[in-house]
Amino acid sequence: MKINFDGNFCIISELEEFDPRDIFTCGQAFRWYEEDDGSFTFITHGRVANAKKVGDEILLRGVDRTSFDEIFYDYFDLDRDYKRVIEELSKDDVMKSATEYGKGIRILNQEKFETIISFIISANNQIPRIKKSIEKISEMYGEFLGEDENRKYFSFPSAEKLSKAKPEDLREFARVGFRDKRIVDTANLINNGIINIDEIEKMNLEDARSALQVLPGVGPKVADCILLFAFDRKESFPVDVWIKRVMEELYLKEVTPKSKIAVRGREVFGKNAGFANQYLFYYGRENKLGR
DNA sequence: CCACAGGTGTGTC
DNA sequence: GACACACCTGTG
Repeated sequence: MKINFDGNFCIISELEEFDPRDIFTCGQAFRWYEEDDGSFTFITHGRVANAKKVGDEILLRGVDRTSFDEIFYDYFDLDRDYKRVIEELSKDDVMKSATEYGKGIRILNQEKFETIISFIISANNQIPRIKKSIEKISEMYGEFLGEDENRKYFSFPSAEKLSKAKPEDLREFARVGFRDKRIVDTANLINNGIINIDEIEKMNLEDARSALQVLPGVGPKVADCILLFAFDRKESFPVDVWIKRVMEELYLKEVTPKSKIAVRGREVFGKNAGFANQYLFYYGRENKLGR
């Protein structure tokens, strides 16, 4: 991997395992827009940036040397050797196909509170609608970050700010449905310090899972997503309907309860379970496996 | 009008 | 613990 800077641009080259489309559309993140030129504009850490794949290079606009070092290097998980992850996972034909299909995926290291609320919204919901709800919540309660010819940008609100939101406003304007109260109650529990994110970060995987599930709207699947996408627990294995279908069809060969699949996923893929999960989810959903 | 998509909370055994 | 069933909204 080579990194070059040109003012407000960062150019990454000699890195095969980085495709903005795979990274943003694989289901892990919601604060992004696909532009007409095929690039992806995204918001994180109070910043707006744009990622575009041009030939073998990745162009990051809105990323200078300082913000790259402080934010984006970690956000894009650039310290990790995904070639090696893929090698370690490619022990069978299923994973060979899945990693080949999603070879540009990287698991982002996202902001914790935003990820918690985002995945509470994701429950029994679909990506376009989740994106819209989060966008509206940011517009209503976040900070204005700037605008371009396409749209205005807002940061995701703090727990303090969101704890003061009214459930009926979230329902009426952000279209979150029955998740309205869960969102405000969770923001309150975190804002009050009743649930301490820094404490959860220090726990082992099982304790962290249980601690997160104290939050209303956080069950086993959402807890695993939060751990995988914001707490750097790359060994966690969220089981949604797609993972259930793919695992049943390709690995287990029989109908299996979600709770058992979560355990089996971690047994089969070990420390790489989270990566396997993302490759399988993306591969399975895009190809409608098991449907 | 209806069917379908998708995790959690609640209640029952 | 394992299982029903309700819960919102958008799309086709």
